[in-house]
Amino acid sequence: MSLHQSTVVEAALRFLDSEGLDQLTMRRLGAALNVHGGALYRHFPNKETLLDAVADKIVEDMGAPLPEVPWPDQVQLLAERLRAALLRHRDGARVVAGTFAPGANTIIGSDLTIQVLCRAGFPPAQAGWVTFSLFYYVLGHAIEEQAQLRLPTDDDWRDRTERLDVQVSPQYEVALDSLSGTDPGERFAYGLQIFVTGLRHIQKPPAAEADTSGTGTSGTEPLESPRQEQGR
Amino acid sequence: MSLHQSTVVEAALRFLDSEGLDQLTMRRLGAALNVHGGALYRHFPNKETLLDAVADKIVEDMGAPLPEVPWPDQVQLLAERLRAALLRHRDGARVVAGTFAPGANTIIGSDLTIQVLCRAGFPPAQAGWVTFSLFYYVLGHAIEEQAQLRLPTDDDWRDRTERLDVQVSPQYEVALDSLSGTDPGERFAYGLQIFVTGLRHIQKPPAAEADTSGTGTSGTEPLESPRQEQGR
DNA sequence: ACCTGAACACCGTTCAAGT
DNA sequence: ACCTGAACACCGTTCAAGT
Repeated sequence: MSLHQSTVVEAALRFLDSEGLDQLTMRRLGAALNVHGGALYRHFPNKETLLDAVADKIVEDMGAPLPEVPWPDQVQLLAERLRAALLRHRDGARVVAGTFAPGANTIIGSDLTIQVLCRAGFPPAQAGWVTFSLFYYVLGHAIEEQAQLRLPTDDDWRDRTERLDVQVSPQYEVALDSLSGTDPGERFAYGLQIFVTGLRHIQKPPAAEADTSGTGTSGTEPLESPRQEQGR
Repeated sequence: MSLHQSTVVEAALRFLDSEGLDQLTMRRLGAALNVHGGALYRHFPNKETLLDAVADKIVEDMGAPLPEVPWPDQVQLLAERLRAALLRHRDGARVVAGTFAPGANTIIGSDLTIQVLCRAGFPPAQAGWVTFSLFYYVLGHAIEEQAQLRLPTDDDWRDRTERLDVQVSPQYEVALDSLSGTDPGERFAYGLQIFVTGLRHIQKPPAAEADTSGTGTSGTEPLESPRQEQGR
């Protein structure tokens, strides 16, 4: 039974789901494949490379074609697609965050995002910065979300704060209660909307329509010449 | 020569600066203090707790009083303050990212940010979500920035992409070149400006803009970091 | 070509024993 | 009270030897 890279990656993903990243050692992953730990080094030069491959597998369908909707919706969709991919496997966000060398799927996803932004009128350089900013936001949110999945619920923030002798404001108390009480998806969408709103107004300075809240369905977006003036 | 927690934390910070997080083991940190590794367990129950203390030391002056400028500038300032704190020590961002239990200074900084946003008109719950979103952005950016500090420069993204047989768009190429070529501070400020712009438009739909200071919802509460009783 | 078995150089953590 | 010395149960990684 000779192993292939894809077999190992798939086993790692299953191991992740059932045991978590902290338990994932070369020896134990090997055992899950009925093989000694050292045998994995026939297929990957080291653990980091193996995890890089796992990370790229996690984001494998980031490059799927996008519906033809206005660019802010496309950006929103890409962010939600990434979040869904990260949450699909236990500790998925942490695995992806630990990646140093981006894999093929990561590149494809970034490229797609950059192209959406360029079509929206952003110069390529800024499109790249925006893409990474968005990536950080989604990743950070997903890491936090998955971290709270395996925290002891018997110890809430109030106990910890008291133990530290820190006086907090009443607003802080409400805010923290809301953090543990509300749907992570809702919180994610809220922050995402802020970002996309900022994006719309940076690209196209405050003019025209007043769209208070709700998903940004700004009108048609033709291909425009990349012109942008950056304040600040 | 009896050690105190603060002595250990300071030594850890110095060790971090000179050797980096990957080299920071209990044995080696002990050696830097002329002590065996096991001796550190007199002062910290485990390595994680020690690193939590280091992380909280890194963000220690997040709660300093803010100048009385419009709230978007205060938010911007807080983000830049956090970034500066994370970059002050080698791998500072990674250390803070690894923290699970927030320390006193983390709480104080969050509270201050939440208060700024509440005074700007955000409900406490949303203020909390925004604070965390901002935190993720700053942290993610800083991690990336510090990661690139110790990467081999002989291997650029173009080589890696070719090795993976991925076809990328010309915009992607420009974007990636710009990522490695431009000042990280500028990229950070750009993303931050997008976020703050979004914030302004979410809180106050495109209406009149003016009235810089004191836009409190109702009363005039003092802008202060919460007090902290001595303890440690 | 692929895996076993065993080793190397480490880890974090614990704990009797010293001082 | 604090530290030493030594151990325990692991790591990632390497590599001769087997098949």
